[in-house]
Amino acid sequence: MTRSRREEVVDVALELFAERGYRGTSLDAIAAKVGLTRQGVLHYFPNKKRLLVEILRRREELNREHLLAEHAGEDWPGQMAEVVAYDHEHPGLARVYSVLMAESVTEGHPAQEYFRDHYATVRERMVRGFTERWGERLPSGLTPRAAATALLALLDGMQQQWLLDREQADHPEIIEDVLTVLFGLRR
Amino acid sequence: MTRSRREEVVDVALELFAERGYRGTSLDAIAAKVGLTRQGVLHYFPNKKRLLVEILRRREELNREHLLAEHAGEDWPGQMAEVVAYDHEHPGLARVYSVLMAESVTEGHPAQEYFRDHYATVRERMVRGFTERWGERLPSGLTPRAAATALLALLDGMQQQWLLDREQADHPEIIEDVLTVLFGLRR
DNA sequence: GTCTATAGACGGATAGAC
DNA sequence: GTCTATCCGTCTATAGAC
Repeated sequence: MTRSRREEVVDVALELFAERGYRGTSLDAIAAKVGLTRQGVLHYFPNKKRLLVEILRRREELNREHLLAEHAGEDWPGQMAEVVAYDHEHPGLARVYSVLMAESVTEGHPAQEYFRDHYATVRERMVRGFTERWGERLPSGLTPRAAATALLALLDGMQQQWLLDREQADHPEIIEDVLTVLFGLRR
Repeated sequence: MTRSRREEVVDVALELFAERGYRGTSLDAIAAKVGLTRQGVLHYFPNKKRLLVEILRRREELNREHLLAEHAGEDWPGQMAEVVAYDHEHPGLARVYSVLMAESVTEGHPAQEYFRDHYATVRERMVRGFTERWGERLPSGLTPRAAATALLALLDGMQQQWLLDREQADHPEIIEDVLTVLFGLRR
């Protein structure tokens, strides 16, 4: 049993958006890689923006089990190491998020609202998790809100550095060390 | 004495690149804002890419005194607060950096090499500064290299969060708190 | 479902007049 | 120095045939 043509379009588009961004990817490029014409692609999605929405949905779907793991856990920052490892095994998923998120800060970008909402949701989830585990202050003295904000910023920034220069191989270790300090855990 | 026309083009282009990125900004849009035609702009710069190079040069120039201040200092993270404050007063400069840097991770972007080099340079400068001040380990236990990498990632990530949602007004305080922990300084 | 054909806008860039 | 005119490429999108 083979993937539907529509799914194929989504997966190829995800890949190309990850490499070249939304604005840098044409429907022609997507179509060619699937083995269709542009009009073939537009049969499944009325326009490029709708395709983008589908990409974002698809990324969340593929990441779901992974996100659920974040929810419950105990072992920080060991669990965060898992997250980083997962991203490492699925570079396309991590990359499409990073690239589209960065692109979306520009004026008139169709994914702006999505990322604003998504960011707020993820941060709130983290704040809740930290508060349940540590209360009003982490061992390091940071508030849950400051820690969540900083953690997200750190992960996004590191990912971007890595995308810019893939030579940097020691990022996972740096993340783990930094998180140990940031949370105030034993070394 | 009035700015030269050429300078005007650079400043307007910097502003538009900051808002919409390189790919999202047309020569027509720049020209219209200066009060020229597209061809008028192309009289000063042979093509769009050369204009981009000029923007990056201009940004560094405007930031120079500020960067020099980073060089010498003693007071961490008070000095970093200055950096954040400077960015806050010149949102266009901070923004054009953030937007173009993020855009440059996509395939075939003309600013890729620039940012790779610039990043490496800034990080090395930081590593040198940290090492002079603290030796092989910061008070927090992090190596100078890990601290520099994390600091840059954190600042970039925070800036991007802020660009995505300008409601977040407490970022400067969060940055200061996080840095205090990250460096291992007294609270 | 997928194609050809084509519309219609906009992109960057060049030539040449003034 | 700045313009008009123009080229050529690419883009999204639609209409209609098979």
